Amino acid sequence: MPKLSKDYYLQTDVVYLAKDLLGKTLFTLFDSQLTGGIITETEAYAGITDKASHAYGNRRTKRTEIMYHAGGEAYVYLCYGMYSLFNVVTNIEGVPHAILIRAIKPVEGIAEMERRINKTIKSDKTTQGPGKLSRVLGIHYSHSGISLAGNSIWIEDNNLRLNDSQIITSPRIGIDYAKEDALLPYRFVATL
DNA sequence: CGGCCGATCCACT
DNA sequence: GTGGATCGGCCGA
Repeated sequence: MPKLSKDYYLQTDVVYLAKDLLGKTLFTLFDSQLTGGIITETEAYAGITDKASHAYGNRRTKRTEIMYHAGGEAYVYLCYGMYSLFNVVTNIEGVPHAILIRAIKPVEGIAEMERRINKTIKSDKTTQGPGKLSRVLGIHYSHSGISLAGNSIWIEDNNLRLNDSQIITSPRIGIDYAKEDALLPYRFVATL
């Protein structure tokens, strides 16, 4: 179960990577509790030319600075005052690309996940949604900037290979403010 | 410093 | 289908 290499995240085609991350497994290890799930939904955010991206127009703030780092870090931010949304930073240093992970299918540490949300996981719906998957995995916006090569949050390739027939492509969710860029086919969903 | 708002979720009708 | 929760980030003054 090899961890994805640093070079993997340095690849420059963020849309390709968003699709490629489907079927890989996202793990966290916090408080000696290992939890993980297969990535089943992603969205690509294509940097300074993408009106949906926090880095649109080359905007640099303390928060978005993480996206300008070299690929292989977590970009996690607070949304609606209560949800931590987890993104994978990609591309070389200076190019602020990121991939939002929107859903997982739990495979490891399910009891711990249930403890974190204080209810049982009855269907995959419980871990579908960017706010929900961060909660079950214990990811918090204070984790923004940590390396995916470390031992807190990482992604493994478990050699699950998907056919194109198992992948649905669509526009991204919740970004109407991005006008014409809201129509870009940058969202990928795996049907497992 | 004040005010607006969001890459969401859930309870309710 | 709809609205409320809830607060850090961002912008303009």
